[in-house]
Amino acid sequence: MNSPSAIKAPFDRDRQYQAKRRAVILSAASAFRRRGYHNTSMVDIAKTLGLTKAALYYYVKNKEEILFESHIMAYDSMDEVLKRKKADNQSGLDHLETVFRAFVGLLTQSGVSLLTDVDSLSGEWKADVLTRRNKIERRVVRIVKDGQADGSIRGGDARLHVFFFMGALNWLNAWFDTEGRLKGSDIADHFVAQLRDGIKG
Amino acid sequence: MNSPSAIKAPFDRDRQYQAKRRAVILSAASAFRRRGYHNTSMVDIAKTLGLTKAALYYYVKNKEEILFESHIMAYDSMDEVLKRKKADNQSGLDHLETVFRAFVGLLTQSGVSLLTDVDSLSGEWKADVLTRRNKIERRVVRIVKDGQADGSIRGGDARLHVFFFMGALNWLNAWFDTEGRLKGSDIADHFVAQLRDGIKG
DNA sequence: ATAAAATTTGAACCTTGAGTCAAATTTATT
DNA sequence: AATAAATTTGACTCAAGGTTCAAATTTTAT
Repeated sequence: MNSPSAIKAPFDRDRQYQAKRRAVILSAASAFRRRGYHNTSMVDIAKTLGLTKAALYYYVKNKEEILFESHIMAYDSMDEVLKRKKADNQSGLDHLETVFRAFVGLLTQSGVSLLTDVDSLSGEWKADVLTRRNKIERRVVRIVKDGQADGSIRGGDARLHVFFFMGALNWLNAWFDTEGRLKGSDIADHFVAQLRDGIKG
Repeated sequence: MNSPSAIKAPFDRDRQYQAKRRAVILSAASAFRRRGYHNTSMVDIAKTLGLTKAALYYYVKNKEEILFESHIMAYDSMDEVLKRKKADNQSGLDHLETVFRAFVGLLTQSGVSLLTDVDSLSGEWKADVLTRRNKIERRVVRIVKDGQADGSIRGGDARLHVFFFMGALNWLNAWFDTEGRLKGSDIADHFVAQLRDGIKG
């Protein structure tokens, strides 16, 4: 082989490795969401990937790291949504609708799992995850406050507004996919309507 | 001692036993809610009651039974709320407000814990808990449908309406008590307003 | 004060599941 | 084809925590 592929080869190998590592985490995250972290063993995770338990340790340090990365992946997706710049003409309420719809889409269509078992993480890891979560929460609260400032969202404690519909989101994460007959987009439409009417100015 | 207290004595003793058993479950439920079922050991539960691990087994068969009873207690409280008969003049929306406010009260003032870790229960127990939960959900859906029939609640999939605000309730259960500065009654007012506006006809 | 019943304990046992590691296997390179 | 590197495995260790139980302690009844 000549230079190009010789150079590409190690790069590809690393890509393979990262892709597999990602698959491990995504698969595990899905299991964690459905059955819970402690009800999912390393053997379970390995088996669904056609591997053996020991092989997992080639990709991750330990089980806790899988849980940590699961959280981080979800928050990365949400950050992705949040950093899209809103159109100047968009009201706070409209902006919030856009964001919330995207969040619902992540959970119902993109296979993102919002995990709750943050207490199974220790020290550093737990702190990191909570920091990420708080950052996201604060950004959403900011959107609500902007909406209150421009009159599109009614007054009151912005954090309580947020807690209310973020609760709906977390709960959706828990029951969705058990409900085969509900399409993700229908849920999004419904939830967005309920969100808007619940807080509009 | 004469007859009355001689007769009462064993009754009282049984009451003591039941009271202690209840304390075990309530205390454990609170810990489960905050830290999670698997992050709470029998030693933890015992210690907060000033007992030793082994003593717990005088009151419960095993740890799983504690989790089961925790669930049941919460659902009993909710059933209690649901079986209060609504005034004839009350619209479906008003009835729903009453029920939802009471639910919020249970979580914020009555120490009731809504647990999510149903997958840690096995077979029979798991089935029972899911049945109870479904029954409650169906009753709430019924209230919403009544509200849709009398025009106080707008149309659309009643179950989605319910999932939305029940999500808020479950989430509230997760973060409340971490927020010392928010009073339960304030939260109830806020949530009720957001609930009403989100679905009113 | 004594006996019986109720309650609690210390010290084990036992199961589950996470993590390790040297060896085997597969894949890539020359 | 031979070698090296990457990947996977089987068999093992180990700790955590749930459970058991005979004995100790406390409470109640006579």
